[in-house]
Amino acid sequence: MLLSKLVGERTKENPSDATIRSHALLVRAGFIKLVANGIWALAMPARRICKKIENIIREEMDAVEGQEVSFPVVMPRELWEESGRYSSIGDEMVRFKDRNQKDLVLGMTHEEAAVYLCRNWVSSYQQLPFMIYQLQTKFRDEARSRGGLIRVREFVMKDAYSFHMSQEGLEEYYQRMYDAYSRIFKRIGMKKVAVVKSDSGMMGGNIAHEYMLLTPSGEDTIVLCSSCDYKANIEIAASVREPNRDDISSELEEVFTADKIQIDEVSELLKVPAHKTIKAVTYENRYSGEIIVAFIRGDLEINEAKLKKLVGKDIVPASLQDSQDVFAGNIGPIGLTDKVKVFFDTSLKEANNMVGGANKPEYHITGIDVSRDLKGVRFDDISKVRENEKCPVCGHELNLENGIEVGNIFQLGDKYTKGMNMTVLNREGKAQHPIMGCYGIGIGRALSSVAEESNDEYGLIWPMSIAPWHVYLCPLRLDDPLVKENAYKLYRELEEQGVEVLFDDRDTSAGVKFSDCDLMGIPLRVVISPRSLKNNQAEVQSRTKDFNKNINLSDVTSEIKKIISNSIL
RNA sequence: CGGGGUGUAGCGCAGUUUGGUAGCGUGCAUGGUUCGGGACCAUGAGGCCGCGGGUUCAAGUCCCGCCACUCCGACCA
Repeated sequence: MLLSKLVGERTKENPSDATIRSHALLVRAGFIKLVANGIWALAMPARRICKKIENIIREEMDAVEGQEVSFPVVMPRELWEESGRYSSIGDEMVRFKDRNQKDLVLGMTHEEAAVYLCRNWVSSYQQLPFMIYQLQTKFRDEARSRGGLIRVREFVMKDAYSFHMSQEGLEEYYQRMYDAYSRIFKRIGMKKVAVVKSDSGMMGGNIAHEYMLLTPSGEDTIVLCSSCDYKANIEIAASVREPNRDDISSELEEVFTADKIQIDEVSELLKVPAHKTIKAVTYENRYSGEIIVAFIRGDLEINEAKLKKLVGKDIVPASLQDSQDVFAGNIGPIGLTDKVKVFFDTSLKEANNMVGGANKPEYHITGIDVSRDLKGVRFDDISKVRENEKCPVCGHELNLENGIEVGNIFQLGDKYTKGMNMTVLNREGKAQHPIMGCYGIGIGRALSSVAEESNDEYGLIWPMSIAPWHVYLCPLRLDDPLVKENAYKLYRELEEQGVEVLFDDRDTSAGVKFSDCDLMGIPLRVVISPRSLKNNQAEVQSRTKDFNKNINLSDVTSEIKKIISNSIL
């Protein structure tokens, strides 16, 4: 490729709206361009990177007997009504009508399409297990896209669906996918990837894992043990805490606290530490509107994902202005109306000398002994794990890190095969709903995640395996006939030998060429100049600067081929 | 959906307070001098000042409405 013809503007200045490194650099290098909120166009270099990522994924999917298929982007409403998701999914799914007023949707995931494809063609246990996958565009009308390609509305995803006769069969295959995913991210060149247990969300599955690239700009929080290999998304990470009990329990006492309602206000007024207070957090069931009160130690926070799972329904923070049953700011476990649903966090188990709301305005109760004063209470783990708390497995300290979710794998169960009535006959001739697994990787997110992890002050640094080109061929003084002749000769030779070359055929200064090369992150730079030609050599340098060597012109191509094959696993 | 910010040349921005011929840097084109880490000189092309309405002799600037983008939050199979 001749750089002079490459479409894409490289700029010195950062785009003003970029908040993370990968966003700024991909725009500056002319790889991507915003078309609309959360919708991007990719220029040739970014497209080449995507192709390479896609091919690595294809190889690994094919290696676990995946069958590549293609589902449509546009699907009829009926298909999504079969699974029940036409109504359960909100504004994230784009719906529209065609010229005949028929309802259509844009695919944001393809479980329905996968079941549809298979259900009439697969009828016997002998055809299972199998896995089908595709690389295709998804559209999700995200409430808020951000971070360049990290979180977008339109994106290409590899999504795979496996079908099994038994949970055991699924688990066995799930492990193979688990390993395949680990290989994929390694080959793509991601370094700090952690596989964490995750919340299976509202998809109705059991076990799920997320592949997290650990980076400060990640949107998810991951809990990692400093000693053992316990790793979990904070959404499901279990909390382990010491009992919060003093030797002597005081008596219950109602105290006037006026307009003090926040934990820090009450604890300051009554001179008690925050962990000796009981915080009441209120939610409401998104569908029924039922009020939910969650009690937790005052210094801790509610983990809404855990609570949501417990409630079994979507919950939203409650707006209590109209409620006659509870008094916001003075809600406590003693004397609370039974019109609300109540949950207690395990941090309150056996706690004594606690301060809580009195369930009437301007009063709190002190001296609450949970085991003495509250009978028949069930405790659930609904709190958010904090830094330095104890690992639920080995008891050592936990660390929190941020991560970008670059892939996930999911044991789905029979939700879709049951809902859409897909059956196969088992060995006994009985109809059975197959058990499914699903597995996803976002291509653009993978690209930008690598960019986020791998860059320096000069620009991007692509791993050889997904670099848009292997070599940046950089002649200096193209007006020198000798340079020109040798540069073009080497360019042809490299391309003939299958080396991917970006040839900087522009008549500009060395500085411009070097900085464009660095900005675009091409792994190898080959300089041909009057100086190097004095010894009949070219200068070969890696983007990371850890390789820098003058090589005889006749050996350059073979040396470069060696470097490339050594750096691609 | 709530709160903030911004829309002026391809890109980055000033000009808006106080209405009076559309600016700067960079990039682009042409010519010349340079030439190993973003060179210099000269000349030049490039604008629906986000859109619509209003006030005014006169609007990038003032008023009203809308739209887009963006950041923070809510949301996220």
